[in-house]
Amino acid sequence: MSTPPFPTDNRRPLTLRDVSEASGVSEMTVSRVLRNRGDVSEATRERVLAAAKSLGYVPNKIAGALASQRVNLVAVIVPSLSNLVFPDVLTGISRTLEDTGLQPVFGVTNYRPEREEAVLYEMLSWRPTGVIIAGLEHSEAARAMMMNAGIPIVEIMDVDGEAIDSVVGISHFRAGHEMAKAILAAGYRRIGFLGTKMPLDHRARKRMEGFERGLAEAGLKLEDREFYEGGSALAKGREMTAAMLARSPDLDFLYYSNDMIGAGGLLWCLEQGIDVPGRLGLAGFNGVDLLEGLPRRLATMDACRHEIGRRAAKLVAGQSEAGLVGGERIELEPTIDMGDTIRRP
Amino acid sequence: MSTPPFPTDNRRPLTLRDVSEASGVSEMTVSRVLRNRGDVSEATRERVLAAAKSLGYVPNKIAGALASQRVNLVAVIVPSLSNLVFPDVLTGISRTLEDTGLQPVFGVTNYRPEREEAVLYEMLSWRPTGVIIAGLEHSEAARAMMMNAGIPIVEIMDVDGEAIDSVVGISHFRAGHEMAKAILAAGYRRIGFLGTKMPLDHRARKRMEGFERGLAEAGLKLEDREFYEGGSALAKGREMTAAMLARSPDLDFLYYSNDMIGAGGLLWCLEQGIDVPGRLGLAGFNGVDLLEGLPRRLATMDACRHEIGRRAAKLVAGQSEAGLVGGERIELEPTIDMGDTIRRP
DNA sequence: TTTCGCGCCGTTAGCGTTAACATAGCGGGT
DNA sequence: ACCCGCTATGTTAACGCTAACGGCGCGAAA
Repeated sequence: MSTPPFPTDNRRPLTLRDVSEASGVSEMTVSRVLRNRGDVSEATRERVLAAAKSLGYVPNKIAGALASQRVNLVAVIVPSLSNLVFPDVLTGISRTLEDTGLQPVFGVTNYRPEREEAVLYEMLSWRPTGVIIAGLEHSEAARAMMMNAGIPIVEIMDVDGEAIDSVVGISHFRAGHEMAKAILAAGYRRIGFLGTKMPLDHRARKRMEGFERGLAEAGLKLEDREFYEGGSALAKGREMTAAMLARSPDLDFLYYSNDMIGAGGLLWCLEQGIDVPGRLGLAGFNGVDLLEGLPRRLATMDACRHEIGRRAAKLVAGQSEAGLVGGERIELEPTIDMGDTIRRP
Repeated sequence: MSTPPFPTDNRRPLTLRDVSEASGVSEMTVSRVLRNRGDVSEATRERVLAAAKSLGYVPNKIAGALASQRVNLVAVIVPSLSNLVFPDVLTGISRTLEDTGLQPVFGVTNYRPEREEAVLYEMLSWRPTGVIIAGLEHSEAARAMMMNAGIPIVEIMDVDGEAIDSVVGISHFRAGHEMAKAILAAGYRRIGFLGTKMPLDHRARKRMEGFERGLAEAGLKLEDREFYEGGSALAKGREMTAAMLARSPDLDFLYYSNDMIGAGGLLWCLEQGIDVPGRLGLAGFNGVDLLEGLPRRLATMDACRHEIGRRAAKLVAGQSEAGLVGGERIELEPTIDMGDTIRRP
């Protein structure tokens, strides 16, 4: 018995006609049965379903979508899957869409605008019901495509900027700003920043800007800063922390642009026997629950990842079903979690 | 200026006809230009492109796919995005497909067979070029659908079982088995297992079976075992480790079904001042590089996540382009990493 | 009886694109 | 002048499905 090239016999693909012939009714009736639409008697319904099942018929949505001008896909475009944040958002979207009949389709841009443009073009060419896309910064062409698409567009994660249609997210500027205020309120004064070397990660940039603004309002500025790229975040957090403290030993606080490098820093500090949060305070960003279980809880700020996914999905679903209006702006409030690495009053 | 319901003027969607009228050539010629297919003079090509751009025309792939019977989508179906493993696989797939003209479409099943069936049905109804799906265990209906689809099917992650078409993965049974041998070779004898309470995570189950087989071959069996569900893996690792060692204080090795709970266990042991790996050895599974940077490197086994993604994507791309045969079986060799938590000879 | 309504099902005409074939124009070899 | 062959473009007919409408038969109302 030799293996065939594909796990199929090479008869031509099944169509409605096959099912219709097998069950002795018209194609239209089969179509009605399979979509639960229109009146069909119980008897024929069963006959059709039996025929479809026994043939192994799978409807062709390409033809269906073309004929009905309706597509149940929602394009979801994110910069990365390794960021830890985005899988959570996607999960939220996925779950929420599950019972709406809508189907998310994910695309990844690797933080590259050209790539974003290409992915968007590709996805729009499937005429989705809506678009959920991370960030407010897009190429001119990408913005134009979205404006012209005539479908709900939801930009997520970030609200600092001008939206195309709807937005769901948090203000990263404010997140940084609030964290600065909290840190200053706790009495820290000589502060270092550790982040990623990603000019195109606008949200990280805005957090830092908000943070610096917060310091500036107290007449302070960052004493030191360090950026990394690539590699394991936890390990990089260690290295950068070691390097920075070697260079600027009198810092009393380190603000990390994400929890993973923060956790690396925390582990390193604990090993060095540094008094955290007494002599040195630490804070990260994201509230990744993955990290619950560290020896000490890192101060952080919840980025409302699931909630963002859910709300964005609901917006798209609502607009497509009920014909709601769009142009909505939902700013979520990230809650600060002081953890064990900022000293309490 | 009031906000319109959608970010578009409400003219009807653009078609080839609009571009053809704007540029004064036939729809067919426009189609040729936009697809770079067939001979078109440089002059008209430019004219058409200009018209398309100025109108903001985005081709309708639904119609295109129906007419050409070709779809550039690859369905990718995984059980979860929070598992840490799958985002890596997806990244590998995504990257590899980037320069093939193929586009991955992701679906998530939450480890539920009914859900897998539904997602698969939905995806097949878009007539993708190929399917990449995690695992070898599927419902009868799902198997039947894939057998009948007439397209390359690549089952990934796992090779222990009967494949529908092609497989790319590792033997989780062997992974568990090898780890058992390595542990025994290092002289450990009283061994506990800590895992997840997921009867439907077949790969975790197979690792455990392989592991127990390895012990059995040395006349040993698991002294204790503990399972968890939900919550932060790191925290659960701590809790379970504490509980198990309280219950079975004379264990000399703990095998964790994944690195995250292993890391939690490791942190707990270090805090307790337990001599690792002298008095107690630890090992996990996955080789998540996220965890590089822990105080001590947890022994683990690389699951070849990126490589699996890449190879699977290449298989699909190869079969669709070059008409290769399929039915391929690629078993990758997970490498064991002894880390710092298994004592060396 | 006629008429109307309604449940059930069929017929027709696209949806927007591309495959396949047809055609027009043009230069060159004979 | 003729035909050949090539390039550049147009025409026609699907692709597989669904919207819209039409029609038949039957029971109830007039």
